[in-house]
Amino acid sequence: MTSTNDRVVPPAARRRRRPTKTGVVLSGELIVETALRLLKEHGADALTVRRLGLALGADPSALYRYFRDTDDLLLAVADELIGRTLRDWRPTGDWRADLRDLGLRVHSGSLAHPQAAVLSSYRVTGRAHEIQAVETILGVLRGAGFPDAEAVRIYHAFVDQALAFAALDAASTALPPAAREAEAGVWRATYARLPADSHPNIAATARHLVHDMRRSAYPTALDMLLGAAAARLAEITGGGRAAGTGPVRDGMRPAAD
Amino acid sequence: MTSTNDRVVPPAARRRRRPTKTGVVLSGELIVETALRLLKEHGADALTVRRLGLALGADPSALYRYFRDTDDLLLAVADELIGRTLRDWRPTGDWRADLRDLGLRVHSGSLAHPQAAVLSSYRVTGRAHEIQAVETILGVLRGAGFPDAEAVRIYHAFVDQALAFAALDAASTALPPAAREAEAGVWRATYARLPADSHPNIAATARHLVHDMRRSAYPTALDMLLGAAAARLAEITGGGRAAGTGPVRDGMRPAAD
DNA sequence: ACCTGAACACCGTTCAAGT
DNA sequence: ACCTGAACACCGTTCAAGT
Repeated sequence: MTSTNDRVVPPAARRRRRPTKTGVVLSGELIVETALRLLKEHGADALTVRRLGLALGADPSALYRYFRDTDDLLLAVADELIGRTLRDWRPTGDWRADLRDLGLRVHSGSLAHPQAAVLSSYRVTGRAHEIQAVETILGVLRGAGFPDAEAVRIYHAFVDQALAFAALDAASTALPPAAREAEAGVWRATYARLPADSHPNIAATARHLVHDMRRSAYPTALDMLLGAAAARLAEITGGGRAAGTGPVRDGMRPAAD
Repeated sequence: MTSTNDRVVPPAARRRRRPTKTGVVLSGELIVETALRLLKEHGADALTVRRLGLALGADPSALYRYFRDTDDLLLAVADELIGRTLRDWRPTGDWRADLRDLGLRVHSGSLAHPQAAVLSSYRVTGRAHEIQAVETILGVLRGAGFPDAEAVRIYHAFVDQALAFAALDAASTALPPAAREAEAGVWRATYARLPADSHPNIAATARHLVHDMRRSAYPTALDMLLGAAAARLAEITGGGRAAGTGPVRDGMRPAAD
């Protein structure tokens, strides 16, 4: 079986393309852009091969010349999103501020295309833009002074936290309007009305819950992760223990799941 | 429009049910259990009204007497999963150990039903089991000494991080076998082979990446979050500032996204 | 070489008719 | 009261035929 990443025909071999009935000349880039536009304008349910063909002015089956299947198209969309998110980012040299900015960019980039993000945030594309992002983030951590094993461990937690919250919050944003409104109402209509004798902790904090649960918890979780990373770095660089050697023994030790 | 949570007919009004053609007596519970079994045995694509009807021995359209639509069924599945995850959990009195255990349970519970988790982890059900979970976790944090506003903020970050990682890791687990294998191979086949001159940070850490990216980063992220929470608690209780009053000013301050 | 159109095997949901 | 079966408006994907 061939890899999911290859197109059916390598781009270079597709030189002179016959325009479709409506005069459009198809290309992978045009299809990805159109897919992103469809997702943005009409939601996740709108990304069907048939509607994509219609939007492009081509027969749906023509798309199978460019992408093996819908999953292959989705990975291309995912990589394009990563590229857009990091296109104009530049490091400042302050590792903590840089990671904070990167995390918030990934998160808000996902919310700008929630339907695409919810379908693709958890995928490893192995394509150009993703590789560039991995290289950049590892560079920030190694530049800060984290030894390699530690840099990778924190890289993994940082990236997966960003992607996981991006997908979570994108999923809420991308919910059909009826379900979205129903969920927003649950905190006011259900939680805020629970009696104190059966649910003392919810009743005592209801006011805070109604206020806080509307916003994303990602900025809080991100700052907690960065705070823990900074504490760890201080321990490594200030504690006199040789950096990068020996097992990690305290605080943020790896744990069996 | 009626709420997403109501069934078409209240359970009490459905007394004597006619068995289906194949002799099965339908019920909401039976349908939810069958849906979970279908998801587990045949993956997320198997949860269709038609296949569920087939598995139950009933006409697909009969299910619409019990659930408004597939989303309504999904929320019932989500709440059932929460219930199973916390069914036999008991607090030890050590807030940090208790939260760690709860987080790991949510995560591994999701991986036990990845197809269900990926569809439902980001939903607010407002149903019985979810309410019980919120009450329990808030109780642990308030019992630890966090003032109400802080307890809610940390509750939100803790729960959303657990659910977000659960969904992320469940999504990888639930991927169709071909895509799953392709992703696993990307770290070895693509990242581990990048040259040091173009990608120095990836090349320097390739060995760690191949090893680390196979596992979930959740235990690391969870320990980092709990470490930051512990530091914050020490600050509040040891720092002499009145608990629960005044704005939070340092370290883990809330941030605009 | 590339696009088209028909075909196949599916979906969720509604509603009149049956029991 | 509850289940059934037909109907409607969709899906993704394949492949022989057209240009």
